[in-house]
Amino acid sequence: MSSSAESSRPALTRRAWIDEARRVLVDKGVGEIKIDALARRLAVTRGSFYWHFAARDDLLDALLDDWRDCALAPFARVVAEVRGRPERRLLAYFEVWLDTARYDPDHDAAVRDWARGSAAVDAAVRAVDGARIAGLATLFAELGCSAIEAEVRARIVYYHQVGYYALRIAEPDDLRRRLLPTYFRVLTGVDMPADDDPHNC
Amino acid sequence: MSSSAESSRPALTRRAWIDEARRVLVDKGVGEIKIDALARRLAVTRGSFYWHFAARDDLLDALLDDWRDCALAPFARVVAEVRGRPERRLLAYFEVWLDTARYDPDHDAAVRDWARGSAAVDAAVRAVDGARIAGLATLFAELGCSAIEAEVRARIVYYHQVGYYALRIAEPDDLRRRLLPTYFRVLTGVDMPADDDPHNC
DNA sequence: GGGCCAAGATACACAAGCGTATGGAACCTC
DNA sequence: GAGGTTCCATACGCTTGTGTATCTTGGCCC
Repeated sequence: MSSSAESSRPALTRRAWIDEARRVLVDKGVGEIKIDALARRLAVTRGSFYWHFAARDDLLDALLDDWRDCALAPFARVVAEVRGRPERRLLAYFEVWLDTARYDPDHDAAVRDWARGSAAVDAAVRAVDGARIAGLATLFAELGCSAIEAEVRARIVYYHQVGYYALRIAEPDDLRRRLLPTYFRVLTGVDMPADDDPHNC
Repeated sequence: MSSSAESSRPALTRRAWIDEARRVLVDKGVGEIKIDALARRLAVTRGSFYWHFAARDDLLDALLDDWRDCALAPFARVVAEVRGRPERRLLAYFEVWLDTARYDPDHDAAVRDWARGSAAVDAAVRAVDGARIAGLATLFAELGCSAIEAEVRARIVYYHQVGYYALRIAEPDDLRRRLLPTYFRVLTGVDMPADDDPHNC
């Protein structure tokens, strides 16, 4: 009698379970990802879950892959695709962190928490951190920094960023944008490029 | 027949349970604090636990108070007690983070994770962060910074520090100490005071 | 040396989650 | 329209962790 009259709703996909699990991961932590609860939220029973996944760990693996993509792609795109002077490319990198469509700090934080209890997740997090720092170092090198200084500055910027989100500061978005020029100057040692920069694509 | 021949070991204290729980908190997270496991580690049964504590939450409350003390006291002492030029007082503040006897980054990190699932813990963490940043801002103000700049520099230093530990970088201690002068200069804008500074107490 | 109490042992009830085995409805396919 | 496939429901057993209720024991106090 599951739905005698309803026009039998569309079948759930594996993807739908992953998306729902990610929501729980982000706002309650990996420990709260429970199959029963997910099933209730999706209005099905656990029978469905075990159709799409072999076990809970199977879902968690998929969740980690999902994060890896979200976490790397936007930054890699900036380095690979944004043209212009080094200052502008660097600014574009900074702006990913301000863009909720490309970067979800809570997603990062949740996975970072998760990593404390799983070697595999920890390895993934370190790999992502390393890749992002390397991207920053590339941009600092373009700016004329020595290899060492580019590395140090990349780390300072990155640690600062991670710390900022780790504290879950609740600053309004426009305040952050107003402070950006100051942060940019202090953290990079050069002035922030103007918005009407001719090299802006 | 708990210990027919052994010279009946000393009775457990409430404190012993808290200390053991903190160890688990630090290296496995709050979710792994389980009464059974703690009892095994202390070589008693759960009966003992419920003698010293009303319930699991009672232990967790004690654990949070314990952290608050560890987290605030060393920094407050620097601001209140270290004498000398502002640069030296600031350096003393920095050095707390390098001193494993006064600061345990994993303890901080574990509580920060815990805060994601508990409003009370979250409030405590924010209070501690605020107090530490305020301490830094005081020192920057002594250095001659305007109120605004002192606040911004305090935040940059603090976020950077939190980020550093959030990433759980595995740098050898002597490397960190060698990099300290550079970090100090970049983050504060002034040179690090020499070790043989006459105002050193 | 009987009474008392602190400190812990033992045993039980109970709930939450996981995984598995099996049943069943809708849909396609020929 | 019989049979297979897909997707989900239902029912069960198992483990882990909590809390409670009821013994037991060693030490202290006169």
